[in-house]
Amino acid sequence: MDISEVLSHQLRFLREKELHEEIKTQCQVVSMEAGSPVLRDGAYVKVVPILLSGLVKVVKEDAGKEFLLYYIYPLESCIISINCGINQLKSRVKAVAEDDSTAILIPAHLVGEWQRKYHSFNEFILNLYQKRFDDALDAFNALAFQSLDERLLSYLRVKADAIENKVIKMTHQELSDQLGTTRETVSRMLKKLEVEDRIVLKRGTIEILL
Amino acid sequence: MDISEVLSHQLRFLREKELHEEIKTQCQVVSMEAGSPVLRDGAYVKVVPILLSGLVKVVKEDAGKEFLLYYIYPLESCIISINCGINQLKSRVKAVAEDDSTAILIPAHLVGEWQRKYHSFNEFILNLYQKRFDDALDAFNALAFQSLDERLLSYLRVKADAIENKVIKMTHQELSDQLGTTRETVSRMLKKLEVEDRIVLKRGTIEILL
DNA sequence: TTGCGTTTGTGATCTCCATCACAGACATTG
DNA sequence: CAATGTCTGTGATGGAGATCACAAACGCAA
Repeated sequence: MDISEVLSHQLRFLREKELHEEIKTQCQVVSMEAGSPVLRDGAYVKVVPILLSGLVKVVKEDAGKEFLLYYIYPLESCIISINCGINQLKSRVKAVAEDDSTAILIPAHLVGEWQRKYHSFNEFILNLYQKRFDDALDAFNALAFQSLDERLLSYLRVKADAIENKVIKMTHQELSDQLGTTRETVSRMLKKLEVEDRIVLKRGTIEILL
Repeated sequence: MDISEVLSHQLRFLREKELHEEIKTQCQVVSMEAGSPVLRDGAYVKVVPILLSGLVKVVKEDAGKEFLLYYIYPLESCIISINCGINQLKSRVKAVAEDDSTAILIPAHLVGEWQRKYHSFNEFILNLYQKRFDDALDAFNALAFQSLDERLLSYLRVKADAIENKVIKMTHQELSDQLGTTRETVSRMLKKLEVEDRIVLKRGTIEILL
């Protein structure tokens, strides 16, 4: 993918010409295969990736269990997973490409500088922090106040949104992993949702009705 | 409390002289009584408070239940609760002064500007975001991976830290509120901790034995 | 000291979900 | 189509906490 292209289309909200120049000389575009970790080497590679295409999920994991925190859509970044990678060993956050994806990598040491120099970039970064924080709080909320069947349903909705398809290709096992629960429980709850005519189950897929 | 004093002591990490001038002319120092909400009128008053003295707790609340997210110590801010107040109605975050506290109020529209103009201010804001995010993730972690008795104990530790006193004056009811659980459960667990010689219980107080 | 409100202790029961243990259903490959 | 591996369905059981229902302990005020 060509950086100039990208700058004049997806990233045109970064308005300053000088910033465009800097990006062209300092950043690179990378592609990631579905399933690969977004930061191959989290703790050491200090870059802030901005997703250009594809889909990345960010999960919290510990003791083998994991919980979906949020999805990163194109033109967003996982600023946060960097903090986490760097600051603390415990309570890690993991970012994984869900589809084949491309991203532009900004060397982390330039972020502060560009924030000072370029208004639009500063806005961008602040918005990201806000958005990510909001998402994380929503995830917290779900855990704190929702029952598992509510969480399951809203996971399916969010997922369908993310892939823009009402038919979700996932096994019950994969679902339960994302929700930090067990396969049996997911099976039982999906069955219940099917009986209520809210979803249709086939081997390996779940279709959301409505 | 005198702003010049504050600037040359607590806030001396904000290095730029011009910034000091701006702060003196644009910001005000306010005091809050223990128990009062930090943003009296969250959605409308657009200020970023930096805590100068005292202690503020930030909790997530919904359906009557609430969960402690983190404490704000002096020289930190609750940037976040502002987002939340402004952006979304659901999944609200509440900030309440735990002790009598003082804070300096920065008009929100100046934050972006100052970040661009003043290096030290930019760093300050970025650090805050990082720290708050980390704290929120820790809270998520606790909910996701820890059992209630672990959470209870670590709540007591964090609280003792916050008030710098091993003797915590709280009823079981208040404790259960902060943890999003019930009084009876807290009572039972505290009893267990007492039997294990980890705490001493008196009416209205809990003393942590290291 | 008596009385009354607040705080704490504790059993019984209930709900949600995890865990264990299989059995059937489906898909793929030889 | 037979065989094998991967999914899915479902009962039985168990544990963590919530909920209900009191009783006891404490502390203040008259």
